[in-house]
Amino acid sequence: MDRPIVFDSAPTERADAARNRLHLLATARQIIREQGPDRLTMDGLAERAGLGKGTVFRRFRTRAGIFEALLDDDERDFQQQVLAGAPPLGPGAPPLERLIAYGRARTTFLVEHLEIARAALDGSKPVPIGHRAPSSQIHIRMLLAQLRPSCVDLDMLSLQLAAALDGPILLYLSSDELTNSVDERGTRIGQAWQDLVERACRP
Amino acid sequence: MDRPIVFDSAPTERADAARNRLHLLATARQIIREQGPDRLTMDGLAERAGLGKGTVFRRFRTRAGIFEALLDDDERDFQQQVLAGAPPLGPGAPPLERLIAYGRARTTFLVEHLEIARAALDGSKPVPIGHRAPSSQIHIRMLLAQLRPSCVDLDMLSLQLAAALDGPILLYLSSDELTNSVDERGTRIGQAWQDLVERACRP
DNA sequence: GCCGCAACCGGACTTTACCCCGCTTCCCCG
DNA sequence: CGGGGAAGCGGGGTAAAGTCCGGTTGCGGC
Repeated sequence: MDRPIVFDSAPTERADAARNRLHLLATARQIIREQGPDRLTMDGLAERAGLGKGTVFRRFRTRAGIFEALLDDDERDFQQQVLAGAPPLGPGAPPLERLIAYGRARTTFLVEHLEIARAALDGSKPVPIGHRAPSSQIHIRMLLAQLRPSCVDLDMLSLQLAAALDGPILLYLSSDELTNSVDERGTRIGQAWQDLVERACRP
Repeated sequence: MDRPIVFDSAPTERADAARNRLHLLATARQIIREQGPDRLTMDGLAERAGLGKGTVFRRFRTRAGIFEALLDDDERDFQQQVLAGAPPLGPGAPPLERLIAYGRARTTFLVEHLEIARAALDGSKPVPIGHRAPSSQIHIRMLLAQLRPSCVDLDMLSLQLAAALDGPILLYLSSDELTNSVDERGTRIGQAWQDLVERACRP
């Protein structure tokens, strides 16, 4: 009756399941903080959380799924900033500026979460990657549509730009390389993003 | 004395080792052809090749290493075309045309070898990816240097373009999606590449 | 030809992601 | 409030990646 109608992507998650999910995520973060991401094992996580192995697998499907969930969690804040924060990242600024700001912000975010983001990549078992279109591409596509309404293949262009943004960080940057001068690298990538976008968006 | 001084990346590979390497690669291709890439296991490969497991691991380090070696092997032809083939892919054509032709050719190559290329990606154990700078980026960088000698950060731009080229195919294209109309998809990606490059390379 | 050494080979061993299936717990509806 | 059914839970089981080390084999010098 007084139960509000609401979009449940997983319709009605059971109370104990939700509690366990939170607990598992917290425990995972703790292990990662203490021992680094590659020391996180499914058995270890289950044991330390005081739960069974089956539970962990039911919740996250695969090992990469854990990191994916952690990243989703961290990304929520970031998304909020993009969708409803202050300009130029949030709405209100002209699209080109938003696009540039978005690239810079996402670069920062990815660099700060690099280990988890890389671990969330897996590219083998369940479905490669595109199980849901990456939010990055969606947002870029939206801004591009305002910038270049005459573009014939917005989907491909946004895909390319999303790859040009994430790819260098995720694929070609090893974690060691950024212990020294995270800032310098970040600004360099950000500058390059700005250059690329400005070129790609002129008529 | 009469031993010529030569660059051996692995100095003097023993005869039996070389023979085994070839045999292992051939056996791997056979298994992949018959049962698909995910059915290729280290044990299975060793047994079918009539060798010990230790041998397989010594040669390829990891499972992904096998696919990497297979891809290297396939890529040799492609590289040859790029370095010494007919224009516009090979030398002789103006740089912009070569760049466009390169993207189209690499798209075709990657789509044809998609399963192996994806399996060669791993992103966990030994070193992430960039253990050797990908040949794609090197070539793009070389052509860019002719096209835009005034560009401040050629390294980043070539990195971005390489990611924009490989990323959509490797990361965002699941193998199922291309059973229907490989050609159409290929031309679409090729066209998008041309658009992007032409925009990115204007002064 | 022979010797020492380094590289190679083999296969047993360990670790870990992932599966399975019987039991328990929670939710819904009457 | 109580019963039925589905979802969640537990932990033992399997397969496959990657490690180790003792035995073997090819290679360069004498």
